[in-house]
Amino acid sequence: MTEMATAAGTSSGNGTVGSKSEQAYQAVKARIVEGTYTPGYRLVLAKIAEDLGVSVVPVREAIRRLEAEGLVKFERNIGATVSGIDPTEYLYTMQTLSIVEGAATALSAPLIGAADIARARAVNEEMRECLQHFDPIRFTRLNQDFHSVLFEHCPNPHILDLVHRGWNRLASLRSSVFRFVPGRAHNSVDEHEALLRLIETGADADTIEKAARLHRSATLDAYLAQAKNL
Amino acid sequence: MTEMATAAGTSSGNGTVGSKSEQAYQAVKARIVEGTYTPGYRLVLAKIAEDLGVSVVPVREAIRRLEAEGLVKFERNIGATVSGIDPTEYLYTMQTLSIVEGAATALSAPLIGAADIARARAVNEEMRECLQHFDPIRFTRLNQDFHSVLFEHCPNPHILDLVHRGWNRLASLRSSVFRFVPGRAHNSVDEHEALLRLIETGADADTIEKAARLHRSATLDAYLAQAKNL
DNA sequence: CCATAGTGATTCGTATACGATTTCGTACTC
DNA sequence: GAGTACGAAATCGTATACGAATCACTATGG
Repeated sequence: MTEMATAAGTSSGNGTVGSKSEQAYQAVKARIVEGTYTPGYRLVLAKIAEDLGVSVVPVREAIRRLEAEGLVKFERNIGATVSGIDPTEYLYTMQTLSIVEGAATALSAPLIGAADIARARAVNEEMRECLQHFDPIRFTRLNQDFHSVLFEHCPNPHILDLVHRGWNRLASLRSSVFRFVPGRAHNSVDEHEALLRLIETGADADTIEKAARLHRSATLDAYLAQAKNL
Repeated sequence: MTEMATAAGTSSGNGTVGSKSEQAYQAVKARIVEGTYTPGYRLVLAKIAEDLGVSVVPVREAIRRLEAEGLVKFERNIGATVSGIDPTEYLYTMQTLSIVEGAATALSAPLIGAADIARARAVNEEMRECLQHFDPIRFTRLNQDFHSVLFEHCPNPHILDLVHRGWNRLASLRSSVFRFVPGRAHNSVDEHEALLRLIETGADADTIEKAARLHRSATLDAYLAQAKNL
């Protein structure tokens, strides 16, 4: 369950490795999301090509795709870098995600069964325990698992894809906000439970959407309040 | 004003033509949006390369970017085609756009000045006149102009980019729904005026967002109702 | 001592070339 | 006559090669 379906809309999801271009895409994307390539990292085409045992052409294509997804910044005759998240970018990404994820969750809600709720609740309990000997990385990962359960049923693949992209952007800063705003984690767990209750009781879509959106906005606000004091 | 800033996030907006890859991207995208390449059209790399006087490598990159934007479908060893809009895709795209555009409009609203309102209202009046000797293409274009005024001030570039992408997808079917659901056009104009009133009077963000979203959903619903009778 | 021009190294951008895969037509067999 | 196997043409996928742009460093002149 930890693995989030990477289902990036266009990628060939089948078992075969696929073209070199596809391999390069997956490989570089993985390294970015998992944190091997940190924000600002200079992506030298020739080097990546060598590492993967391919030529530069497929790598260029892969980079272009990642660029279109916003994971990479590509400047003419300069090169590609992992698009870092300066605070402004973080704000934009979180705001966008709040909207898109809110919608996805609301659309998903009617399709969420009792089993899903149970899974989500279990994850949330793990998070609650995790609050003691606080481990931001683990907490962030659980957080993603939790929300995945809520929005993965979204019947609109476009919206789902946007949500995934948002999470991917955020994945760059592994331990996320929770490292910086520990107080937020506690509220977060409570809001999760409230969200589950809403879904369980079949609250109307608008209510759920607002709750989901606010949940994320609150995280953003907490970050901003914290950032102000630096 | 007819020209919508194509500002596709990553494209180099400067005056210079840019790299061949960029040229190819712009050229193919333009042909798709303007309707030269209709949905389902087979994009043969070699042919496009020849047309543009470049080799296939830059064209491949361009196609890859368009793929990530959803304008093109690219299958391994098969080739690229302009991603048509089967009714399901249309539904997904419209739903996504309703959410994203609603948010963009709401975020934009506080930044919309009297001059903008006046411009939008003028466009809407043109649309109203256009209702007599109905010209779907012209109407659709005006419709885009109108909404552009409303959401272009959106301070979050990510959301704005998503809105642009949505409109681009839709642009494939030039004359849009209005050709199929003529009755809808009339309501649309009225809703536009209502939307302007809300913005003028400084209605709260939530109200504006809902109105904008509903305005689009209504168009979608009209289409669906119509489609059922075929 | 600072500013600037020159030079070399690095890396990107694109063309060309060739192997791999799919598609479609044709002929052959049952 | 229908179905299948074979082969040619079209198209994609990737490697290699070379020209072009950028950057860092040094040397020279003020």
